[in-house]
Amino acid sequence: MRWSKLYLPTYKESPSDAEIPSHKLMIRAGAIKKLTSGVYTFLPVGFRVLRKIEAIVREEMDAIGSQEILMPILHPAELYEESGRLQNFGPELFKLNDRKQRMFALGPTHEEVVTDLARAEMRSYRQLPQTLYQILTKFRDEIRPRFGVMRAREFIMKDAYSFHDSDESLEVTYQDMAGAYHRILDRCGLDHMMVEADAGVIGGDVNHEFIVLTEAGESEIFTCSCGYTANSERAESLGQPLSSNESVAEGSPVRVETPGQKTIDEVSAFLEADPSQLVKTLLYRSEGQIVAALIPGDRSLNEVKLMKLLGDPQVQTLGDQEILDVTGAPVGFSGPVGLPKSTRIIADKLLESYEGMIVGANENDAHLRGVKMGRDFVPTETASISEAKAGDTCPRCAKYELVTQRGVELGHIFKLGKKYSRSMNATYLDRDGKDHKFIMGCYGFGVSRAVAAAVEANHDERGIVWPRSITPFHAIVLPINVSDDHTIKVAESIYAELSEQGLDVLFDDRDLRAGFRFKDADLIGVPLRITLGERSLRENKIEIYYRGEDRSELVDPGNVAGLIKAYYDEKPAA
RNA sequence: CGGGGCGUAGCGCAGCCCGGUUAGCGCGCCUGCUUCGGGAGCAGGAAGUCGGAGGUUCAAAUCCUCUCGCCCCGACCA
Repeated sequence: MRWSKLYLPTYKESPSDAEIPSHKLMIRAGAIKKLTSGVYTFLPVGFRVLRKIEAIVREEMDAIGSQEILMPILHPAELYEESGRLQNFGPELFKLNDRKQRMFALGPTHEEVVTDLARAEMRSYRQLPQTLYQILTKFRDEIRPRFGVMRAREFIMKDAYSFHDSDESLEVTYQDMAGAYHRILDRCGLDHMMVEADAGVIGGDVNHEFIVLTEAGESEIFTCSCGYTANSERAESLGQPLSSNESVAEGSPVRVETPGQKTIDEVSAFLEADPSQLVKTLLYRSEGQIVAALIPGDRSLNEVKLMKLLGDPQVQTLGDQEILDVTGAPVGFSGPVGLPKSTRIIADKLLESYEGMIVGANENDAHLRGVKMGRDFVPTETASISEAKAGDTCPRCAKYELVTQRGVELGHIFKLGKKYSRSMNATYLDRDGKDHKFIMGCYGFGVSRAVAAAVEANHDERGIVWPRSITPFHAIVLPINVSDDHTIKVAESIYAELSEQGLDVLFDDRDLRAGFRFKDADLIGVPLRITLGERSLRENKIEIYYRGEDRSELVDPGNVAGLIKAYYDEKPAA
């Protein structure tokens, strides 16, 4: 490919709406171009990377016996009514009507469609197990698209679905998939981790996420040296020893004036108490009922856990006015003592070890000290609803402390069980001619997100450094002086030689200053640059520059192809 | 959904508060000359419905109303 013919717009400046390195660099390197919020065009460079990742995914899927199909993007809404996800998926589901006002959805994933396919086409246990996959564009009306293709509304995903007649069979495929995902990420040169996760709107019991470790990742994961790994939505914890313990007030709680002290920080400073001794009372509405969630003041609520506990994905926080109506006090002074009787009070498990606690008084500018759970208020139930924190005791081994890392979720695999086959009545006949619901699994991998994650994990201040397995070009041939006949002649022959070997080579034939072109080459992240300068050519030497190592060497023209071949035959550095 | 910010040339921005020349600047783009191994210099040039609609005014990028879009923060402050 000759650069002069390639559509590759590079920019010196980042667009103002880009925040994280991968987004900035992908725009600057001409890999993607935004059409509208959360919707991107892949330009030639970005598309090449996407294609390479797709190819790796296909190879690994095919290798475990998964078969590629292509399902529609446009789905009739009735399927989602059947599965119940028309409600549960909520506003994230893109809905639209046809001219007859029939409702459709743009596929966010394909559980319904594939289950519909299976119930029509898979009739016998003899056909099982069966695994199907596809790579295509998905739509989710994200509440807040951001970070370029990292969190987009339209994105490319590989999704696979498996059908089984036993849990054992599902387990085999599940493990095959986990293995394939590890290999895919290894081959893409991405450092990653498999963690326990929450199943969200997909459903099912067992599920794991594949997280690529990067600073700017949106996922927080917890790990323990005992081997426990989980994401923040899922992670349990045994908390930490309390540094202090509020003493229980004699008889009944003590009311203290806390004028204008609303936040945990303010109240704890004002009362000279440790934030852990305060208890947050978070008010929610779930199916018409008011829910008060109590958690330690130094922790955050895990809304996913709360939703699961309530069995209601639509849990809503109360507004300021509603809080005033329910508690009789403005935001900042809510507490569990004296709430309306109909309130469902859920206390975090960690509160069980508390003696006394400090809570809002449900009265403006006042808190209660020395409150004892069980005496001053009785929770409807206790459950683990707070988020784990770094330093908490591991829930698995109860010995070591949890450590947090950030990352990007690229893969998510689920044992769905019969969730969809039951709601959609998808059955097969067993050996005895009896009906059974399919046991299913589903396995997603964010292909377009993987491009961004690869950049996020592989860049420096000058630009992208593509992992060698997914680089848009294996090498860039850069003749310094494009009007020097000898330079061009040698460059052309090297370009031809490499191309013949099946390598993707970019030939920078532009009549521009060397510095400018070096900057461009660094920016777009081609791992190897073959530089031909008049001076070194006079001594019959050509420079190979290793982008990732910021190192160059002078070699004989005859050795260039061999060295490059060798570079790409090495195992990709993980 | 709540709060805030921003829409001015392909990109990044100034001008707006306090209305009044042909609406500027940097990058990029085009032409020429010089330069030519780390985002060159000089000279000349093209390019803008000032997001859209309505209003106020002799006069609107600037003031008012509505609207669309984009971005950030929040939605665990309690």
